[in-house]
Amino acid sequence: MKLTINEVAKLAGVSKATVSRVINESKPVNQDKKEKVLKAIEELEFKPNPVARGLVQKRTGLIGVLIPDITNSFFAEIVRGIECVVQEHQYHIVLCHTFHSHEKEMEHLRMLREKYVDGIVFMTSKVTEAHKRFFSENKLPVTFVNRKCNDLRSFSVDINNYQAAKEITSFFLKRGHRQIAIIRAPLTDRTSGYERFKGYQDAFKMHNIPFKEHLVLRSTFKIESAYKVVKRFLDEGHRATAIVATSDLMAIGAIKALIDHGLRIPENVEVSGFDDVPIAMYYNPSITTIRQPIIEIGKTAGEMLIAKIEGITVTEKNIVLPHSIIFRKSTLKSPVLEG
Amino acid sequence: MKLTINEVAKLAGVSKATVSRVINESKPVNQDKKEKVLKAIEELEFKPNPVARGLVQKRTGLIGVLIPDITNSFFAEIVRGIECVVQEHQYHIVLCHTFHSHEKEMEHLRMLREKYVDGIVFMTSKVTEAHKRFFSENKLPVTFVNRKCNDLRSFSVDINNYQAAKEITSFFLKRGHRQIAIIRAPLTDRTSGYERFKGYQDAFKMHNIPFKEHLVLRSTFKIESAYKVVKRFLDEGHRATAIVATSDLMAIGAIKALIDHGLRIPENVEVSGFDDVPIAMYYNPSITTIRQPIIEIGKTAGEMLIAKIEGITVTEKNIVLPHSIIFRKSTLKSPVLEG
DNA sequence: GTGAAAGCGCTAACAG
DNA sequence: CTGTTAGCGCTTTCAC
Repeated sequence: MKLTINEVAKLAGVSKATVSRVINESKPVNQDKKEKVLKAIEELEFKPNPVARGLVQKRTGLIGVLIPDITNSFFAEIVRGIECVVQEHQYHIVLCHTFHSHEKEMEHLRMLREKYVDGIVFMTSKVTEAHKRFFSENKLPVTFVNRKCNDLRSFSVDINNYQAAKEITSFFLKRGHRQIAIIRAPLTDRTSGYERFKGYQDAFKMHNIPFKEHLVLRSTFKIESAYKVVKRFLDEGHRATAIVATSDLMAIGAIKALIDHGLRIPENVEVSGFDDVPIAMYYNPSITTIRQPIIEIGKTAGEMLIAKIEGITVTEKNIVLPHSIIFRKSTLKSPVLEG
Repeated sequence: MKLTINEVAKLAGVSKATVSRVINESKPVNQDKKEKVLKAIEELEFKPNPVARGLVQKRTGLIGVLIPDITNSFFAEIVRGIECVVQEHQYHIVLCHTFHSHEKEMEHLRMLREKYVDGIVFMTSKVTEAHKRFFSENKLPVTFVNRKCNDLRSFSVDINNYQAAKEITSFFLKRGHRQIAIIRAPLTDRTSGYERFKGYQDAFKMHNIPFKEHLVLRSTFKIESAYKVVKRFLDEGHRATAIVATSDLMAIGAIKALIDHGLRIPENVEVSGFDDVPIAMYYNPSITTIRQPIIEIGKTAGEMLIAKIEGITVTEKNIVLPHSIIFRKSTLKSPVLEG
């Protein structure tokens, strides 16, 4: 069980320093000795102990990933994207649930630092002062996903949420809709909440149409939350001819509530989602949505972080990936009359 | 930055061994020295370096979790359950994607051992000889989820998949259905594939009804796979009056294909799922399914593993949690005529 | 180029 | 009870 660098050194007839040099390619080593070492390593199936190595090098091959909730398929896809690239580079992911709690975030951040992770991918609804302080006190590389941070040393990858929301809202406005409701997340969520809502508002402004406060439905990112809020909206006698949901899960909750209320999608109400998680395509009806390149976002975040960790200079620190509208059956293609 | 146990020892005026004893409560220490140490620790905000500690103690506070794919909401829920309990015990999860590949599984297993994780939660489609060998060679605690392993030292948590599949199939048979198709996973997947299929078959046997080979649809766990296989089934002119899908995602793919083919659910075809992932309730139509206590499964797995790691004796090594059938709108409640 | 030796920060065995 | 002394397995000066 105790297979160490010493055994390799003994078998190869060299010192352990030489073995270390061969393994790390840190210094030139004589060709024949090198071969002997390599052969010994192979024969013994030797793998250096990363904990020991971590102790001296101050690195662990671990990357902390902080997400609100893995059961939200958006985050799951992101994590998968990250995992794909870190696997290639021999890193491992340490997964931390924050459940949208800033306290939990800080707690995890501290624990991760103590566990000497090499870097962090951070998905939070809002970058707070406490976060900034943390990352400036600890020179731990960090990439924010879906969140910008005006910190010079951190990276981010995102899409233009504002623009996307504006586009989908305009799509409805142009086709004559006037009663366009929005299901939005808390505005404390900078991108998915605030920016998407702002895009919705500005689309109205652009078209010189006043938007109505009662058409703003407040929800969380959970299906059931959107379901409830739409149900209440309908129960109270309100109507909309189109609904802009700011996530696909919200769209699902909305559609379900609409259907339960006897309405037909898209004939009576058109609904759009956001993110294009896999289920959007397979829901009934399939959901028109803003496609984000989710896996790509995860991959990019992972790549940037690893580049930073390994000391490769990254030119683009804040990457904005392209989005697009995917038209499916939850909206009509033909223009409708004014609602 | 170099805040070590030595600084604490110096400030407290004791040896570092004493500091270590206080931190770990490993040996009795004089009350006043103890207090001095505690005060010094607080003052310096000292946190022991887990890497150094890991090197000597051969433990890291890390738990490896191997899953096929986090974007499958079933696995995501499990991971969340695990995370909930390990967080309480100050452990962290190292997440590994295996993508159903046995090679990747072995690769991760080896890397995790080298990273000195304290234990592993393993979700694999099949426990192979290589796995057994691995876990017998390395006395690494392991809990299998949804998979039994006749190894005396490993744990498992699961439901009775065979029984559940038999029940749902009987439900259809009793109500007069005869053309009951099944969408099944590869039989190499012991529980979700083989056992659920066996339950389906045995329900037919129990009712003395021969089952038809052409009604067995082979799929993977992905929505699109089930969609395709059902589409082909229909395109080839086959018909079924009920479909037993062996996962909710398969049920979704099936329903979607059925609807695209102009069929109505449940009027023309009844469909049941398996697992009761959150979307099952919010799909349109909502899906009748076998409920597994998914989060509970994850939590139990985490608890058993931690108990094992911390040397608490676990009496029940193979836990089977209860399941139940949840009736929703993808099936009819009233009996139908023979199909 | 290569080996001996000194740590990385911590725990544990051993005396006292 | 407590301090001293070895290491854990590896990397990295520092001489040779």
